[in-house]
Amino acid sequence: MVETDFCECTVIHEEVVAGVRQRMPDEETMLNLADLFKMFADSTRVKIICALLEAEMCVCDISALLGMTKSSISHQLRLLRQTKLVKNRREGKIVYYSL
Amino acid sequence: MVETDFCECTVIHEEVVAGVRQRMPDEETMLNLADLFKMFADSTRVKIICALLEAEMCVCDISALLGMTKSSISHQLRLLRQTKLVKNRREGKIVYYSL
DNA sequence: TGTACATTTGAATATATGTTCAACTGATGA
DNA sequence: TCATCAGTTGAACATATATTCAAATGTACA
Repeated sequence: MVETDFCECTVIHEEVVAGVRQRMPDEETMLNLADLFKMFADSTRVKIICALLEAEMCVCDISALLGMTKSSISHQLRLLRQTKLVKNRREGKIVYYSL
Repeated sequence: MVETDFCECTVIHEEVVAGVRQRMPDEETMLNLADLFKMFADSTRVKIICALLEAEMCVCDISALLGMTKSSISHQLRLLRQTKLVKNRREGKIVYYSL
């Protein structure tokens, strides 16, 4: 029972693995892809996006719509802004968000 | 400085919010959507899917390909199986996975 | 029956991430 | 200038989730 459990053990189909390795997208591409999907992997963010799909709204509106604090909405909007999924424009005290 | 920070404060554009609420997908749909995206939101799972896009492979192969333990690969494959994103077939001791 | 090996599983651990809280910024207008 | 309000921010907290570790399954085969 000398179980190392590491993959150096036995590569069963070396040729297959080698071929797949060649044809797979490079590491960075796959990391970026996962990061993009992360943005849609939270229900609050999905809701925000669905909402902005219908109309431009301010933080207070979204907050009321989803029944969540302005703070948490603002945090999520920041993430969405960082990945360029939403944009904003200021009009006096009010900041309007849209896709 | 009586800051409640809750959205009962002021709904600035009531009509807009009411309209958006009507037209948005229902809660459950959006939760399911987020759950689906969660599966693609981890780089290990993205790599597994990219690999299986190229060829059917066993756990040991994937483990060697990605340089990770068979255990962690198996855990991720279980999640992908639960959401029907991959399927498996047993051939003797070896379990082959594919999309 | 017993050993070897591919895979699975559950518990423990570590880390990432969402929400809350309190304080702060910036704009309005009294 | 000061009070008010929309929004932002950072730290603290709670929770979700990925990986590791050790042990268990299940199959083949001697």
